[in-house]
Amino acid sequence: MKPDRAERSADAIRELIVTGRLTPGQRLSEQSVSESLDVSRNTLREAFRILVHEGLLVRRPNAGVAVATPTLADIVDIYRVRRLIEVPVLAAGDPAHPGARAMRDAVDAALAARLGGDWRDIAAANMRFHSGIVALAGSPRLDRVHANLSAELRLSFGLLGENGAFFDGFVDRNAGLLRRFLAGDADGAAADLDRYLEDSERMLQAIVDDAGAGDAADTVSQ
Amino acid sequence: MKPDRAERSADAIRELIVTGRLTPGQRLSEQSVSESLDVSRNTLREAFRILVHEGLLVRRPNAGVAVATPTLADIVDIYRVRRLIEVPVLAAGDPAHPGARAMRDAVDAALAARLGGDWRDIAAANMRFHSGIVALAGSPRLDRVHANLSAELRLSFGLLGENGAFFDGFVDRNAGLLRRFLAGDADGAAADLDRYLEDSERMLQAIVDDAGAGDAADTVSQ
DNA sequence: CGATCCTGACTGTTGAACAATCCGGGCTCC
DNA sequence: GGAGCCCGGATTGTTCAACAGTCAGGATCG
Repeated sequence: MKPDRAERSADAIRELIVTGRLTPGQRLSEQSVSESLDVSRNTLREAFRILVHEGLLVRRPNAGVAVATPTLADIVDIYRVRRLIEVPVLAAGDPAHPGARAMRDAVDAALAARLGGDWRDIAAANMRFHSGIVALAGSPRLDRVHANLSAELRLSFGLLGENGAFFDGFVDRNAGLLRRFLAGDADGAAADLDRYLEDSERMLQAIVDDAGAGDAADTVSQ
Repeated sequence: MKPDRAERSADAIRELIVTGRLTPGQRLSEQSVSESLDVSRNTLREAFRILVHEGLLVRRPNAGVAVATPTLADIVDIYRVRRLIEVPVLAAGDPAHPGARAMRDAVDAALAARLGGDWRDIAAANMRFHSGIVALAGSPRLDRVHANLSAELRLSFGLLGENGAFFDGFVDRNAGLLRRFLAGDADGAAADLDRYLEDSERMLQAIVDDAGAGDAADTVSQ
């Protein structure tokens, strides 16, 4: 109910990162961040440890930490792992599991958000949809891994700028996929999901490809 | 080449945990550990953060950290994730990938270790074998996740005591699986692996089951 | 104009301090 | 004698101040 200060600081910074208020490559000074979060430098360093371990921050020896800048290879990797996890989980999923409920709610939220017009809301709902898929497995470790991948991916989305219209087309696919799954055709839904992730990856690659042309930044891994 | 002190401390403690010199449930005092590792308390706390994040330590509010005590549910979960990852990776693996070389080396080491007689060596070689499988995917994230699972699993092995003979039977299965994979029958090898993991899980469950009877300890997850 | 040196800022790490909290032991009271 | 209470010591959570090492960038000098 009341996590320690380091963890709360990590949560706060993570939120800043995935919402794009901290941009990839940006350096985080221990002094200024600790002041703005009102924690001591030591405590903040514990928070940094967590985020570095999650891959959202990179540590550069004697130069502190900076927001990770995902490369194309990272995005490909994230999607590969997501497919590896989500597809078989969905195929073996039970429509009666609470995760299915989460998927349903997420689809509704996405449909509502599309009317609202803010693509960030759509993206968030989309993420919840996929979290719901993973939840079907009922595995705490899988949930953790997937949550981490989501965070990294949302960080990548920061590179999208206003290309967010990106998501609109996927809302309906989510809805169709869900309908199929709830109807008992888990394998068909899983096949849909496989194509879905393939397409998503291709589109993201294309966008990042020409957005970051000539930007041979550091990798986010390690 | 020269990680910072917190990370090195984390490595040292992790080693103590997975080699069983620190037993599940054991509490780690900040003062004594910091003295024995010759680092300051603040630095040690950063190391603790890492290990808590990895699930090897649990933090209890105002009572510091203790070595996690995996429950049956944890072991089941670990194996479920391992199967989910390793089986499809092996099925899609390329025998020419460096990971295959690692698998080969691991099998050789396991065979040698069986002659040596120390089951810990066998266990270590076995782990390397499975790391090799995951390496076939060429995914840094998957490697990290799997390394983490391995560490948690080795922690569980601590509960095995001298039941380590456990592994002997699997050495030959590894060898057979590898032969099949190298011969080009990736699907057959993957099927072998699937059964292998199923059997391993069952055996581990049985052992932990009657070893820890009446020990309703905390879960390792969160 | 270029190389060098210097200075300032920041990180990495430590030690000390202090409130808050928990645990065990002794004490009281029944 | 046993149950419950209280207190003191030990430990955690957190902060602050200090200092060496290192890096970046500007000032200086040739």
